Amino acid sequence: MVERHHFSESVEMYLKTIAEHSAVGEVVPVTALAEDLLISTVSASEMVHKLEAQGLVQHLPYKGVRLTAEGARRANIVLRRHRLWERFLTDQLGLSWEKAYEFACELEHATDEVVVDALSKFLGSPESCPHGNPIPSADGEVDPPEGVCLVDMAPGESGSIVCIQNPSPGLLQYVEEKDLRPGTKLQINAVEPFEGPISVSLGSERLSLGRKVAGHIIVAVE
Amino acid sequence: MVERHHFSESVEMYLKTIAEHSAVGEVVPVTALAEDLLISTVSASEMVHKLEAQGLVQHLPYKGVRLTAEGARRANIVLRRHRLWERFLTDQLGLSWEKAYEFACELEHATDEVVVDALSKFLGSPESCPHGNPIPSADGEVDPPEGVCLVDMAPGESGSIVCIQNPSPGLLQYVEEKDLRPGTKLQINAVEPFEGPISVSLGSERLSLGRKVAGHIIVAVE
DNA sequence: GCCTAATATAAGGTATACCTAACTTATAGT
DNA sequence: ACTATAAGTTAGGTATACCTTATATTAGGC
Repeated sequence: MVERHHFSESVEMYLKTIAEHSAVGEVVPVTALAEDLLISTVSASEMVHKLEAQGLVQHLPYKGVRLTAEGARRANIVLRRHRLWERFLTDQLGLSWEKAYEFACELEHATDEVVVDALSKFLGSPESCPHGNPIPSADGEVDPPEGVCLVDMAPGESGSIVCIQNPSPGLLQYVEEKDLRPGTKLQINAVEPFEGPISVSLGSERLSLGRKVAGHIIVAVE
Repeated sequence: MVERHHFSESVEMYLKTIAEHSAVGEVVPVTALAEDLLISTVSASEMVHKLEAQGLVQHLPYKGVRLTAEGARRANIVLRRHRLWERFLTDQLGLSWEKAYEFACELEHATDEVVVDALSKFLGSPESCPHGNPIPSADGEVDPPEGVCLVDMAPGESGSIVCIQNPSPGLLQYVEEKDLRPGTKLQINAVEPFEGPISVSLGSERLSLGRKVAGHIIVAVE
């Protein structure tokens, strides 16, 4: 008995944002939402109440928000649309990761289920977006990607990139340029203390990554 | 010096609607707009004032509205997006004319110029939508389709369908089903008086079309 | 246990794009 | 020329999703 309401673009953006953050931690501070969505904390707070009233999120005051099962399902449906459009925009139209991300954010709110499903089929039912995030099923299910965050790896460890999680346009431009893409093999050379950079090798290439960037990269350790 | 503002979905719908009507006549009554957009005449009237203030339309009181050069350009850019999406949705995703129309109406407002241009290239720079309407250029230029409206043809005349103008979802379902598509050859058998039906032959097929339907069909007379 | 910084709420406001009801004005047909 | 009807306006209202300013509450570091 899949619900068929459709939500406003705003609501979808909130749900998507919470879902993307949840992938990292668990409870998402309302402040983080406001920052991501470029709105005031007051507005974010207001909306959180509305979402709670609709049973889409659970608000833990002074802690943050968490998606309910239904909220997660709706968020995943938005993510499905987003990631399928990203595939189309990069693979078929030849746009950069950054541009594809940006434009998928617009298209995702204007896409009927019928179109998404046809698009998925057209693309050969891909299982992940260009930067490796899994594409939820039509009914809003996904398994979280398996792997370890690059910031949690120790010097000497190696593996291959699974995905770039919860990215922003700027970050995508950077990682695409540096060839940090799903499947790329890497090895940790050093982890500098005091929140310092992480030095990695990609084949013969050497890179020094900041924690901010590394925090978005998920690796399958070998 | 192409203007870069982007308009709200509402404004785009008004411009598109006026443009589609203008193709038929010239001045579009505000009432007709309200009817098409399923809003009250008061709301349509209000919006017409706003569009006039922005220099997009000219309002001739008690007559109707007409697009300015700039308004026509903006409308054509929306039509370009609409018709390219229609091509994609029918040709690549396999949707019906009716569904493609419906979903193109959503996507057209969420599509950046960069995406439209890439989409056009991807589709092989098509010159018309699935039902034959010309696709405006990126800078908002189009030549109106050449041909005569089916209602203005006389018995005995024949030709081939150029396009289905200014359609609605229901109409599209009907004409697709009846195989009234661009290129289809037809001959007028009879035109019944008192706004009666028009009898046409498509090959060995015989069809009796109402004036409402015939009014949307443009034919290149041979 | 106290206090500050983070978080939340309250109050009032803006813009967009709709609505209904009531009223006015102009056009077109007789 | 008159009048019915179509077209337009005015006034007041709704919902969404933002905003700022000000105030209250709580959690965590000391």
